[in-house]
Amino acid sequence: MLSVPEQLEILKRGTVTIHSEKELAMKLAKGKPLRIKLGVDPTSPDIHLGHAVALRKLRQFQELGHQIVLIIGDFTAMIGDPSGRSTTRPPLTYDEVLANAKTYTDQAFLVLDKDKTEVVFNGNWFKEMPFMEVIKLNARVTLQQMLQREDFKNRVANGTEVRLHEIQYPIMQGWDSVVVRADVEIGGSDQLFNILVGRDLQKEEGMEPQVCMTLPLLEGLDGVKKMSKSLGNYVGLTDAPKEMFGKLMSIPDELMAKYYLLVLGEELDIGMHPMEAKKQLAAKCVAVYHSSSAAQECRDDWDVRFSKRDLVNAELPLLTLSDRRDVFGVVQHAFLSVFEQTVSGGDVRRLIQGGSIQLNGEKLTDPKAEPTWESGAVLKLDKKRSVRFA
RNA sequence: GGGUAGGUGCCCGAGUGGUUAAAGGGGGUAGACUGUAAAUCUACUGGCUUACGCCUACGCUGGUUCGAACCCAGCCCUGCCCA
Repeated sequence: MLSVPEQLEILKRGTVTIHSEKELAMKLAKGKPLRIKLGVDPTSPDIHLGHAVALRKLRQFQELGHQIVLIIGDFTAMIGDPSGRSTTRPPLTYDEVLANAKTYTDQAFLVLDKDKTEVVFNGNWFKEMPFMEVIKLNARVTLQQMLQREDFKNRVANGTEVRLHEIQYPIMQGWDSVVVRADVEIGGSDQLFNILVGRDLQKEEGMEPQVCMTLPLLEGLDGVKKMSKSLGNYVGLTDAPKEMFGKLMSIPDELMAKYYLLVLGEELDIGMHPMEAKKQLAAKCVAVYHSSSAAQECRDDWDVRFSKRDLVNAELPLLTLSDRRDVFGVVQHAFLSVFEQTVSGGDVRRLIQGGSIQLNGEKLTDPKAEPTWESGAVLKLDKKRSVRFA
């Protein structure tokens, strides 16, 4: 095991707050593996790069010999974490939650070492909790404390509803810490309040309070909002290599340094041309979650397809014609058969009239036209998708 | 429980009997430009096999009317004030 200062040096990297560093040092100084908690609510089936920020931090703890406790919030997921939200989360059914939990843990192990991770479901202790216990827990937190939270405060100010079940969430998350006897809890910076509640509850149970460690939130592809599935601005850990690469190429330049730091744990070389830096970012990320050969393939494909705009030599999905020979019909069929996407007639017409649909680089603007669709010809559908005729 | 203001398209928000598929903004998509970045300009943005046509839509259900997002009744929901 590394010395305390050495461990601290690694663990502090990229954090927003540690409350407190002194406590962390003291815990590390005991020389025993610490229990590091991360709670995740399986509200969607996929983990994205935003989640991976915390997972990477856990991985560091793991490599330093500490014990990871991954709490699957099967119970809390049904309440919905109100952190940072301006509206109540839509509820999930228990079956959805369980299905998500499965894919969630599978994906988490792309980053974490499975053998050194303890996975627990918080439904284990919440499902059967007597109401009296619930009340006792509630008695430990005041309304005023809850209302000091930015998200609740904003909602109250805006006249948006805050439902009572939402204010139970921090208490539940805090109780998780008591149950698993966490020494450290990790979370995004929006988790600060929740994690601190855990400290309070632990103290009242006569335990040494957990250290609160928060990490920056990763903005999504739009560059503004927190990466999230529901906003559709995420890069999934299991996204296909080319999709992952493409998504990363679309992030705003301003975000690159942050992505380098949080996704790769590296410093961005500010002397590098932004586009080259972004290609490297995308390639490295693909290499981490897929393979370096896949990364190289993505890069080559990218250069052919977008940098040289050479769709003819690019590797494209093949399209087999249906009965329809007119532009409208072929395009709609292409979306459906190749990308499994149903596009409305209005959308198709808009793409055609907007000049997005191109055959070998020639815009096809008449939906009724019936050009000759030669084998090998390239049909561009939208900015990102093209097909080749079989 | 009482009073009061509201519930409009993905979101915000105008509209208070016909010219309303519903102003404006945001967001989104596409084109020009380009680095699938940013900025800028332009177009589109409910659905229908492509439609001066039809269907669906302004919390829900009924009603008045030639005609309703808009008027009436009942119901549901939310904010605020009072209890």
